[in-house]
Amino acid sequence: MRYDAEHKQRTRLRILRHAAAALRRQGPQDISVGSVMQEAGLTHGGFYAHFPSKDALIEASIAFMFDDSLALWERAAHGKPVADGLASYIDAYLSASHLEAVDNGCPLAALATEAPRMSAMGRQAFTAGINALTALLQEALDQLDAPPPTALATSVLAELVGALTLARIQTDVAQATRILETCRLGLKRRLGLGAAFETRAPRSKRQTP
Amino acid sequence: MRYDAEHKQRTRLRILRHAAAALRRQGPQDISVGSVMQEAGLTHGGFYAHFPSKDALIEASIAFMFDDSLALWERAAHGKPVADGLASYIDAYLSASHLEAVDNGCPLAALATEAPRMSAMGRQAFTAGINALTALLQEALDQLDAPPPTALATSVLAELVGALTLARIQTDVAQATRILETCRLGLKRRLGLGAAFETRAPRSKRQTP
DNA sequence: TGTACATCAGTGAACGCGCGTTCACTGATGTAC
DNA sequence: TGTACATCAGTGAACGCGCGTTCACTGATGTAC
Repeated sequence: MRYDAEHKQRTRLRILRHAAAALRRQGPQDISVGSVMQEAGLTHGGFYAHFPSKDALIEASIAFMFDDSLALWERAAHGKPVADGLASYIDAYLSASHLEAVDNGCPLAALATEAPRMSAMGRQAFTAGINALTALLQEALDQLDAPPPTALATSVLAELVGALTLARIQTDVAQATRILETCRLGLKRRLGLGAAFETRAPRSKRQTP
Repeated sequence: MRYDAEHKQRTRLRILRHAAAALRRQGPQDISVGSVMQEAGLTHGGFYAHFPSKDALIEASIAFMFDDSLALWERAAHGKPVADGLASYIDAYLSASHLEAVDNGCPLAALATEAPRMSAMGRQAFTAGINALTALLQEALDQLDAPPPTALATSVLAELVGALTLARIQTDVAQATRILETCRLGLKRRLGLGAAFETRAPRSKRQTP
């Protein structure tokens, strides 16, 4: 079984992808090396050719997961006026599909309370992700026509994460939807994204980068 | 070893108290029946005289934990004018001591992302806790001199939980403190608790119940 | 061109360990007589 | 009053199981000669 030069790298990514999904779905303790490898179409023994330990897999998965969060921003905000892009991101983050898509959604809403108990490298990966998301929000906020008080980005991220997390606890979908809607409207009102309440698109001078 | 009538009940509460602390500190998977019993000064075998399973212990612990959250409200808000009480609660929730006190702090900030993966009864206990906290906030908000838009309580709770959760992920205390302070100020400004920014107490017509 | 060897991603049996749960037992004291 | 028995919270050995990790092995193919 000899493979081309990129084969091992591709296998590693396949393991990572399945681990990142399972991690958000089941949490760090409920995923097993064996089950992740099985999902990736391999046997458990081969795992240690790719990662030195289960902890290392988790650490690598976290950075991998935050890409999904940045992709959500891209999909929602790319090419739109800033205010519109920001409103779309809020809508997308607090949407019914993000509520359901635990396994490829924001790592913070899936794992935030477990992060403080992870290894130092795992926590650092989370911190880096938080910083990246905050910077994205801050940059957009700074570009608004009527920029709100500085350091608002942190507050917005906190409410986004908190709201989705609280919504996911609910067994009643209606209740969950209500939480998301309340925070969606509240955030947009708070940020002066008034026009975003309406069906029609708002106007703004600058574009997202 | 025969004991008085209340002895068993007291032992059960002692187990619950230690379980509730360990649960928030280590998470549901990292506490073991053995270690909880040892902390309570007992041996593991006796556990099943009090709880039918580890899951049942976790479910019972959650309701127990929310008492700590309600106690935080009591300590912060009791006997003060509404606006002042609300501001004090926000200060207390997003304080350095709550940041550190994972093991007897708000269950949401300690375990929220794990809740959706718990048993139905565990999730229900969380939902009940969320409802209780939301009701407490809503009641206070309704009594403010200038009541903000309805359904704001959910948004406030989301930011409180999100902010403390994000802060606890940080390894750098300064960074964590900055997150808490940002959200503390932002929330109070948002709720029109303007006077609470200053050192002196604000005025308000009504008192907390 | 043909042959022997090296390579190495992946296999699968085996290990040690901790955990949840079970269960026969203990032993101090209340109670029946 | 004295004695035998019942009670029952708590003990600690034992079980079965799943998991993380190790390791000798496989086997297809590239490479040296």
